Amino acid sequence: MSPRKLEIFQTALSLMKSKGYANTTMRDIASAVNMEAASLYNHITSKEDLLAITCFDLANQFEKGILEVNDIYFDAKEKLRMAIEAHTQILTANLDASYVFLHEWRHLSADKLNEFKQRRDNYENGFIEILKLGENEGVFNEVDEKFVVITILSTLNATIEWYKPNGSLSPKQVAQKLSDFILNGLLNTKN
Amino acid sequence: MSPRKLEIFQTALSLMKSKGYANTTMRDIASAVNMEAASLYNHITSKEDLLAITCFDLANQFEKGILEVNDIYFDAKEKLRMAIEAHTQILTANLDASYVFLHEWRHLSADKLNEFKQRRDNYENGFIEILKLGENEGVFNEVDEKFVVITILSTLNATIEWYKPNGSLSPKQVAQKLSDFILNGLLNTKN
DNA sequence: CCTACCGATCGGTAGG
DNA sequence: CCTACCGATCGGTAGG
Repeated sequence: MSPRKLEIFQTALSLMKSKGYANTTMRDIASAVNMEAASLYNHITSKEDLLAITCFDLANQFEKGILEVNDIYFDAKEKLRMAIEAHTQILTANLDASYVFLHEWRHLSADKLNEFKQRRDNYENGFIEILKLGENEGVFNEVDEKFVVITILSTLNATIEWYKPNGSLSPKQVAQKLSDFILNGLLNTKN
Repeated sequence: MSPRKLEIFQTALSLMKSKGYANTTMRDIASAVNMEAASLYNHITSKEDLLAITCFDLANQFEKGILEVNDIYFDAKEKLRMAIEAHTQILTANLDASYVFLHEWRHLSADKLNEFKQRRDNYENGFIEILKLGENEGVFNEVDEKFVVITILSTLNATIEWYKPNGSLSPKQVAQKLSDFILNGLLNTKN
């Protein structure tokens, strides 16, 4: 991707994060990178492409993450911690893109929307495997896995609402906090 | 609100849930209620009004809930459980409206957007009070309250992604599951 | 990378 | 509640 194309993507994602996909016009993006709207089409093929490339690039990263985790680790608790860490690393390294990915995917055209939903389901199934393994090991509570996986992912994804890349917490530390909360809950068990 | 106006609101919210606010046109709404777009304006004043009324009606309900809970209960753990239950009751009783409230509030005009954000912050502060009380009592872990309140609310709000109003779980049972998960986490502590 | 422009569609109004 | 319509704006193309 050329520097100019990268600039267009980053600018577009930043605008879409604050105004939404539908309210971000090609003219908005163009003026933010100091060109005319028509000129954008020398770098990208359509507005939807900005969204689709962003969504599927992140989907690739998330899928790669869960596959590696399920390959490398064997213990359910460790698997879950590492899956949470992989997810958190991707989110925090791509804050604007993640925001668009999580909030604007509905604007994909029908074909791409179907593919997107299917790949999201696959990703959730990767977590469900870990939960089932942990239940079999007696390490996790018996739960409705679908409920818990949505709960866990919602918790992880909320990171983009409060995470400051220049703050005091590294992505790894964020992942640690998230894992601790998900595994142990809010109650103080030392009393 | 007249029956016809109610029908327009419910239809509009259902459309906005599946297509988003920006992609739902007045013509879409009109044809779904078998009238012309121009006729809608005999019942509502603008498209944004549909959004604004929905958002602020729910905001009122949420605020009323947390105020009552903080009034009636004294024990932090019970307060948290009851705040979770109030939140869950409102979500499950207004699934389409909640979806629009949670995903489309960004499309409010500047003035209303500011008011909305401020009231959301107030609501979060209601939960933060409970968390601080619980920490002082030694019942809750010492946490970063801002992190935890966003995590908790994300967990609660995810309910609208999987809850089926005609399924086997009552809103109260859902609230129980959510509270258990948030308080105790995923780990099986009986082993 | 720009000028010039198009067809489509939008939220909303006038007038009945 | 409808017909008729408007001004604005949109994503995108032609041609250079």
